[in-house]
Amino acid sequence: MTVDGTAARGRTRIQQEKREVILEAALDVFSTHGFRGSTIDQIAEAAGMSKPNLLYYFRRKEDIHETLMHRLLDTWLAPLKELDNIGDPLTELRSYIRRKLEMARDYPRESRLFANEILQGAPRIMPMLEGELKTLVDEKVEVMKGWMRAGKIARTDPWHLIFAIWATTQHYADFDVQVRAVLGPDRGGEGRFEDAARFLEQLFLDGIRPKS
Amino acid sequence: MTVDGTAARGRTRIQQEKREVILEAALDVFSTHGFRGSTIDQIAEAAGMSKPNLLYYFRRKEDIHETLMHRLLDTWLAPLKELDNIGDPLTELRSYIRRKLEMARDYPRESRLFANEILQGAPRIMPMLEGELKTLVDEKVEVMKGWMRAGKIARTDPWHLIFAIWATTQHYADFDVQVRAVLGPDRGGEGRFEDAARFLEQLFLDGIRPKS
DNA sequence: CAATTTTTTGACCGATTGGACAAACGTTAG
DNA sequence: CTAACGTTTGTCCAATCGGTCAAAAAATTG
Repeated sequence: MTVDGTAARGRTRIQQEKREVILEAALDVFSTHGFRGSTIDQIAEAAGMSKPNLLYYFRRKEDIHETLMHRLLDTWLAPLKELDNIGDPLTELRSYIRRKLEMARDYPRESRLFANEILQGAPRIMPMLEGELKTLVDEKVEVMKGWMRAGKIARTDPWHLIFAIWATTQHYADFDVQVRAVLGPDRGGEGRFEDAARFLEQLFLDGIRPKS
Repeated sequence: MTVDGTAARGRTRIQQEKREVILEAALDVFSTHGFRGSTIDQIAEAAGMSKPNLLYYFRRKEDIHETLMHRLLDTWLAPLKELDNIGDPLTELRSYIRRKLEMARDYPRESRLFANEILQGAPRIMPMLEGELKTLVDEKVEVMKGWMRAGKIARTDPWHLIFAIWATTQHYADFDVQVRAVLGPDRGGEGRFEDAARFLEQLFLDGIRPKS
């Protein structure tokens, strides 16, 4: 009997753990080589088991990727879901930017896995982009429009504001090697996330026009 | 005799043209599937020739990719090179942002090719990142520091300002499918680049804090 | 202990991969 | 015309790919 990939029903503790080990290894491999560029052998070796053994837990290569993507998307949209109009708008947006930047710092592999998928045309998650994601963004856009009408933030395009937050924060995960190469050994240490946080806060709040 | 891939010396007009067709096809394939995810057969079919015929013009798959990358990098750094302290600083930065956004609109495949390479750890262009690119950025950082000292732009981190410009503009090429999915059919047309240009100008100049 | 079930592995398979090669084809110069 | 050269293709190859399968090994159950 092989381990069914459909539901978590009837799975032993050992099975759960092994599947976890595989997913951890697959995240490493997929995030740096993309789906087609990754091989089952690579993942199996990274997971410390033989290829047939890995295929005992996940019947197909695609099943691993799909499980990984589903998990990723839940945690990925969490920060945006938390954005609501309870607190002060500027504080809310600052918190959102900070949370997204922390995710780029703490979960760079997940960010790159997502970036790989989008770069290749999102063949496996297109329905989710047009469905769940679009719905969520539309909802938050309305929140922002309310803030603009109330004069709490400047009038601008809320869609592109969200894009800009995504782009600037995820850049530190997806283009990490470029960021570190350009900053050099001295400025490219762990402090770069602190610098980025300070800069982004200033950029999004006040831009770079000098105070008159 | 096969066509040597080293120099353009002694190449007939036919050879130049065929190599151009191959590079054009390879740009399509590499930019959407990455290096490992692309096959010579795919490129050959897209170029309208047989695989051995393609290998007559480029001896190895890597040679095509390398040629493509070298060409890309020249045009890619051009906008930043043009940034100098002759004109008004704010105008210069606005122009740079606009040029980068136009490149994302007009050369999305080149942007995705570059993004794919960086995402996978930049195995083939790391020396260039630490050399040519870093040198150029360091130079422009000094220009910006001069602008800050002169009070022409707000004091902030010039490195991360450059990163932010790169991230926000390239986002419209690299994450194009996501942008279009979120904007929907009505807002996702060609006008999205106009909207993005307007938004980015406002963001970088004044941020989103409401005018008091 | 023995019986049963779960886990692991070596061997294998057909398909695809990047690439080699000689033969065939086309073109041009003498 | 023929000889030389540049171009194209069919065929082939070793390596690697995703995946199967039967049997061994280990764990669990009675």
